[in-house]
Amino acid sequence: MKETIQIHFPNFNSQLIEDIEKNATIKFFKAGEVLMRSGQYIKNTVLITSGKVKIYREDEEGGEFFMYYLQPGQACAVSMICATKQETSTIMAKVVEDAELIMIPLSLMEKWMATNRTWYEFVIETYRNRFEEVLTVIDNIAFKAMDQRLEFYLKQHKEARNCNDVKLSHQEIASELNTSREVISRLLKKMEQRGLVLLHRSHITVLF
Amino acid sequence: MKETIQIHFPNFNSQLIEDIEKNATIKFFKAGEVLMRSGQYIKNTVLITSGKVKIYREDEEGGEFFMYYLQPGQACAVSMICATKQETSTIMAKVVEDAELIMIPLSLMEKWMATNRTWYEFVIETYRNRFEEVLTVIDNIAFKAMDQRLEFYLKQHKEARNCNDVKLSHQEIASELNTSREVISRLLKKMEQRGLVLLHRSHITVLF
DNA sequence: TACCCTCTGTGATATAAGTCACCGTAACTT
DNA sequence: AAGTTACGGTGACTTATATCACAGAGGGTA
Repeated sequence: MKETIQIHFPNFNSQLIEDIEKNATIKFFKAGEVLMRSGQYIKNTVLITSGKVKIYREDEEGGEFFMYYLQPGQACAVSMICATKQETSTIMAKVVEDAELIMIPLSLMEKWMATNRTWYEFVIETYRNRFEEVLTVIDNIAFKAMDQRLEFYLKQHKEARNCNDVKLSHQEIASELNTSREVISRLLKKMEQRGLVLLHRSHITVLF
Repeated sequence: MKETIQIHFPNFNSQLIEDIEKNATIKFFKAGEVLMRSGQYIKNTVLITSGKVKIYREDEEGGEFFMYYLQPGQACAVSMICATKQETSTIMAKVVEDAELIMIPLSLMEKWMATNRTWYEFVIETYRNRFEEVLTVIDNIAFKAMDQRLEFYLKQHKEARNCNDVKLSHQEIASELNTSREVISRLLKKMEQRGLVLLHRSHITVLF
């Protein structure tokens, strides 16, 4: 476990790694599992050591709006934020690639903020990055039309998975952008005509 | 100055208040002045002791999308976030009611995080609240149509100014929601017919 | 092979929102 | 009082997006 943490969180000092080993628990999730739901109480701060997690905002009618990916070496900012106040989650986190997660009880997360500099810096850095990320999300939905949002979405997925083949159906993409399948199908068709993508069944090759 | 700080930031301990008095500078801004632009370097963390500040996200074509208000007793989260990394601002802050601001050099802001518990808690709390706030913004633009967004917008303004009379022209509202004046005029007309508002020139009475 | 289910394509139509043109009026200026 | 400007109202039109209906193709399974 020590090596895994060192590799993904190289800035953690040895004291912190020791504390994590002693107190945190490891959990494994399969692709497709939901890690956290809106409205659930949060009992742990989550660090990711392998796999991929997608973070969504949900609405009352069950819409699932995609915001960003979490990668190995990162942490769920919302789990830190809510932890501080024993509050319920306002987001939904779904594992999309088998994942190994380190679960840190919130009392310790709080304690380490005061006692361990490397943890403190990691938490602050996490806040910063996620704040910037959600501001980028706002830019996209506030200022851009669906065709540009779709391009951005495909780029995000290509980069997060490190692979030009985005394995998603039009329906899935539509849900994550909160629009309808037909709209996505038509926009993708246009992108194909412009030479930006190749369309296959449940699978898009990104050429940009 | 000591009293002003105590009133608006009751959780700051005396050591912190003393440090602020010694090291921070006070600045006054008139309504309409821009406090911070996208792309500008941030040299201070900003605390508000009087007046109102509005925070916007800007796009390349000069669009100004309204996100939230800052009130006395609050701080600009983005100024804290950027401060940490000597980065440029990604938001625009406009004073809309004559304001008194405490400017804290970023080196001190950083130092106090480690040395003063009451400051640390205030900063974390600020991150938390603003993060929640931008997530609410995302909900609105991702899931709601313009009529609901307009209602929410009017409610925000009513509450922030503590006054049922929102003194804004249709054009100003349209810009802040990134739409056009005609759309706002028509939606407001419908709201008036439903008895939700009274329309005057450059001024709307909110009845809900 | 026959069947089934999911995925995709597409036409027709509906609705929300954006754009253009123009006008009347309130408020301000001098 | 006359001129000027910002503000708001509205009709006509365009465009983007949403919805409905249906058909054909791909891939799995009995």
